[in-house]
Formats: sequence, C-alpha cells, structure tokens
Amino acid sequence: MKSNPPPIVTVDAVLLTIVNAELCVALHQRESFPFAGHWALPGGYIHTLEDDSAKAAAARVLRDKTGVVSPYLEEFGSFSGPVRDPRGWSLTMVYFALAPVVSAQVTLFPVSRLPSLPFDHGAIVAGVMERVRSKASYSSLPVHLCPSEFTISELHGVYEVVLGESINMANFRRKLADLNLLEVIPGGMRSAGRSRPSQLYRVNKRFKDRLSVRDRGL
Amino acid sequence: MKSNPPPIVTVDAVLLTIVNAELCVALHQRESFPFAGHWALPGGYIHTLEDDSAKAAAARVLRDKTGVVSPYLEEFGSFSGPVRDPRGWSLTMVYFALAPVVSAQVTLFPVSRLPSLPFDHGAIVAGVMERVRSKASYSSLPVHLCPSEFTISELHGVYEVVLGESINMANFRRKLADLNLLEVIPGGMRSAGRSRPSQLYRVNKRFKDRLSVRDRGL
DNA sequence: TCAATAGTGTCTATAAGACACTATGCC
DNA sequence: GGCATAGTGTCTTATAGACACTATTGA
Repeated sequence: MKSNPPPIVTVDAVLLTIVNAELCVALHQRESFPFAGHWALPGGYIHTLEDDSAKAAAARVLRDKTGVVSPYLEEFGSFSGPVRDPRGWSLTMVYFALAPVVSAQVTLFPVSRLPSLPFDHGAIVAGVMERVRSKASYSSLPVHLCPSEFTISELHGVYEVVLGESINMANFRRKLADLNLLEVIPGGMRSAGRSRPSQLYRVNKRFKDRLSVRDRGL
Repeated sequence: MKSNPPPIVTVDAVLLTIVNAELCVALHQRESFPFAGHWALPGGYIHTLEDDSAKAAAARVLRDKTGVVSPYLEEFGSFSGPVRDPRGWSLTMVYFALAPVVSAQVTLFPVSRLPSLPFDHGAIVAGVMERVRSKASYSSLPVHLCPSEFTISELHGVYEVVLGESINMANFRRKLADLNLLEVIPGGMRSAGRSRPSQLYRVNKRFKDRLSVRDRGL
C-alpha cells in the first residue's frame, strides 16, 4: 500500500472593509508559484515556530501582506481536496476579517466586481459574503466595519451596505437601544453639511470582547 | 532562520445519537501513541490518496472506526496549536455527525458523563454540543437523530433531549407544519401501548438534501 | 368505560415593521 | 426662515408561548 503524502496546509484571509458605500475585499498580488502575479487572497503557510494557532497564522499573514493589525477575525471554515492547488492535495483554513479604513498598502476590490481569482478563492469569497450577510441580519457583527467613533447614521449605512437593502431608521434605533451595545461619547458631536449634527457613539466596553455568534444582536 | 516543521494534520469526528433519552457521543479506544488505550474521539490522518476532502476523510474515519456510514456530517471548525498534541504543532478539523441508532460496534457515552478525554477532545465535545443545541433552537437539524420513519411525538422528544428543556407540543406542531418539512406516510401508524396510535412521518424529499444553516427551521 | 397519548383551537404577550411626526443646527 | 438630517412616538401585523380543549385507540 502506498503511503499518503501529507497535505499542503495553508491559511487564507478575506479582509472586508467599506469604501464608498461598497463592500471591498483586500487582494494581494502573488509573488511565487503557483499563479505568480495573479491577484489572490492573502494567504500562506503556518509557521509552526511562531504561530500559536491557525488563527494566529491568519492574523500574521494579514499583518505582513496588508499591514492591517488585529481586526475582527473569525474562522470561516476549511477548503480542501486533491485538485484545488496544482501543488497537490491541499487544505486551507479560511478566516475573515472586518476592519474600518485600511492601511494604504492594501489593494481593495469591490466584491461585486472582483477579478477572476486563482484556486477556489472565488468560491471562498462568495461563501464568506454569504456568512457575513447572514450574521449581519441577526448580530452586531457589522460594527467592526466602523471606526472607534461613529454616528448611528453611519452604522445604519454600514448595515445597509452589508445587507444590500434599506433598513427603517426608527426600528434600527430601537433595536440598537435594546441591545445596549453602544455608549454615548459625552460631548461628541459630528457636524456634516448644513444639517443637524449627530451624536457620536462607541461600542460599549463590555461588548467589545464578546461580540460572538451567540449574541442576539441586531 | 530555522525552517518551520509542517503541522500534524488530522480529522476528528463527534458522532452524536440518542439512547434512552440521553445524547451520547461515540468514543473509540486509541490503539497507538499518544494516549494508547484511552477513550477518545474517532480521528485520524487525511489519506491524500483516497480522500476527496477533509470532510470525506472524516466520513471515512467514522465508517472505519464506528461502522456508521453516511450520517449527517457537518464541519465544526479547527483546533490547532503547538501543545495540544504531544507529537508537536497540530491542527485537527473537527466534524460532527448526527445519526439515529448506531451500529453495534460503537461505544457510546452520555455527554453528561464523559470520561476525561485526551488532547483537547473535552473542549471539542463541549463546543460541538453548544453548536448543536444552538442550531436545534432555530433549525431542523435534530431530524437527523430520528430514523427514516418517526412520529411527531418522537421528534418532539428528540428536540427536548437536545435542547434540555420541555417544549409545548401544540406550538411544536404548528411550527413544524409551517415548515413543510415532513410528509405523512400514507397509512403509516404506530401503536404504542394502549393509547391512540400516532401518524408516521418522513422528511420531505425536497428538504432531505438542503437542511442547511440557512433554513429558518424550528 | 377509562387510561393514555395524539392532536386542535384560541387567547395573550412580545417583537418586528411601517410611517408620521418632532428637533436642531447651519446656510 | 427653511433645508437637511437627527431622532421620537405610536399604530399595525406577524410570531411565539401558554393552556384548555377534543379525538382515538387498546386494555
């Protein structure tokens, strides 16, 4: 009986952010075989001498290839099989990240107009999008796309972009209030244009950490 | 710079079934290092010459070590790190399986009274239980714990065991009816004891396949 | 006929959505 | 003042839960 060659194991990261009212994903130009020169998800091998976990490996890859440090990072799932990578049987652990504006060294593409991607990265992005949209409809996940201080209207806009549909503002505010997710920044107001300035908020410290799957959320 | 040794990659399966109104998990007595002789989750290496995916590897392991073929199988997530396995930096992909009664070659332990498990298998089982209970509260996942023909009362009992709380039967029936999940087996009735016999049902063919995360479910 | 479980009808509490309204700052 | 956006109050509708009820069989 032939012995099984070990699988190739990698991590890939889908970093999402909002630019001009569009969800965008960070892509990286591959430097080496296979698909050198092609735009692809930032990814790489696990460094067993440095990384404490696959998730830590994804965070490192994201930091090294995009300059983004410690965004919200969540495991999406695995993609594996004999043919997805020309090098052989491979398994990649996919993580998705949400961040507000992103460092200048990142190249962002709107998810609705992505170039064709190597490996199964197209399917990976599609899967992550479905997951993020799904979670947005019942959790407070999208707050991670906002900077540390933001207005309700901005958060409202983020939800609308992620969900791709308009949300009634009155109901949005009510649910948000029920959640106890946000806290007022005392005296923090943002004036935009010639209209009424709006209150600035930040995420409640208690919630900052435990924004998890289980939260009822918005 | 030292080169990174590759991670050890395995799959593990958490097979759940119900025995005597208790959720039970299948354990397997390890044959080799590490923890030879200990009860642990059935698991093993990916066979890159045979397996089409990590999930297929989990299905194969389950078949070989417990005799259970093609149960409901879903990816749970990864567990990884430098210390969870004495052999070195390791990553395991965990899958959970739901099945009705199980082949005789399986040893089942009630989840509430598990022996102490090697590696991080205790945490893995705990995580899977949380996920299964959570999904049971909003999806039709638990139908996979029923045999192909079952009564509403039996399904009701399964939900109660999984959720660990009593469920109002009238509301349960109503939600089930709204779902359109089940279909009557014409003429199929089950008489138990001296009381009114109950109608047998099976899962609607259209639903059989696409019982997925996204179903509103019960 | 009665014990026991199957199955139904209906009221109530809560949450989601629609929508009309008021408030306030800047030009 | 009046335009534009911030923010509120309240009615309607869908859904979840509670609970009392009827139905049908075997002993």
